[in-house]
Amino acid sequence: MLTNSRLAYHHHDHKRCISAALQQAKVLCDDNHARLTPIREAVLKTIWANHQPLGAYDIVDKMTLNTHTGKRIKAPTVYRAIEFLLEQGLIHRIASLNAYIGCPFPGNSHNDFFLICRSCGSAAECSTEQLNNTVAQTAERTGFKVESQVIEISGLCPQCQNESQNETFAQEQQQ
Amino acid sequence: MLTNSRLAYHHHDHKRCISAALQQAKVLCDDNHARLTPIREAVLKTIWANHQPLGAYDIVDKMTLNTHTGKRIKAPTVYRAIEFLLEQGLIHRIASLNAYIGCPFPGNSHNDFFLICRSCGSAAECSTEQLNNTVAQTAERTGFKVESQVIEISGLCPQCQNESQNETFAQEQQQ
DNA sequence: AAACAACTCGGTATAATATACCAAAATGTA
DNA sequence: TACATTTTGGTATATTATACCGAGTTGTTT
Repeated sequence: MLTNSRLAYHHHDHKRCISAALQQAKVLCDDNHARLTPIREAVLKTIWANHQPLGAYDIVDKMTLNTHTGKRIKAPTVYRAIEFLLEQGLIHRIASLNAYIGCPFPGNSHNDFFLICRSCGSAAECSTEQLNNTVAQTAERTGFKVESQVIEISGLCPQCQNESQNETFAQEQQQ
Repeated sequence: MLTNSRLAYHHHDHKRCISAALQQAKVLCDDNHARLTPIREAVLKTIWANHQPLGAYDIVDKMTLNTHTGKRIKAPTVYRAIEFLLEQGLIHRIASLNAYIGCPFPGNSHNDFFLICRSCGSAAECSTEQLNNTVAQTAERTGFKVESQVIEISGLCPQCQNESQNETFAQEQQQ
């Protein structure tokens, strides 16, 4: 299984995630003769600030703060960058949240799905042959021809399961 | 496999779908001591006008037309009805389309997925143990605890595949 | 280098989807 | 009937996303 779930839900040196993402983005855009302009790179970096899907207007706000000029970056500018990054496969849109998240495996063509923790908000991207095959086979049984898929699973990540168990335990002890 | 794909994509007596949906809704609301008011029923009926997911404001427009009084039904009224119908499991929200579709199997607790045809816009609802198990197992391999899932598959339904093949054939004949 | 085309960006306006809130009406219950 | 709860009508507003235009920038051709 291709996944970044270890990193997504656990404490780690996130600077390395960011620099890896930016490095991959540069290489990939270079290969595609696509221009990773300063704004596009800034949006990508903002999205990669953590492993939680980020709304377009959250990106607007964060980027405005980061300029330190007080100059507001407008929504269309951000949306244009988002569009570019989606086209290049550098980010994904999470439809159930109207939010965007960095792709840890850009370049690899992959049908992916997302495990979104409702507690901490972090999302891991995964891809397995097994799930893709099951989707394809299941659709095929109705004669449907799959072209793209949105699979967004909500629940509790390993970390947050532990925490909620600890809370339950603490509550029981208090009684 | 539990699915309405035969009906969803093929010509059929759709009045029976509508009346069945309304009948089931009445029974289910009665059981739940929930009130299927005229507005809620009208919204449900509007959503069931066909097998294509319908946007909230499309519902507003259609219902306004149906009153024949020219009196505009306001968005909050429709959204309140939608909220109720979602709670009762009578409709589903299609996140990737910001649209709503009638549930053919209300009452059955089921994790479902949707096969949405990009050509005709119709969507079938399906539920299989196999896909649900694969999702659960796959998530479990990362330690993730599944609570809910959004699975929306886009592509071509059997009917539209035939039509596009015919078109291709016709084009080839012309050359 | 100059001319041109293509692409990118800043900015205004607006579309599309969704919710907060309050008061009035309808319904259910004591 | 009196009261509480639920539902609806309506205004306003929040949130997400796009259309459009003109200015600036980059890349390409001459």
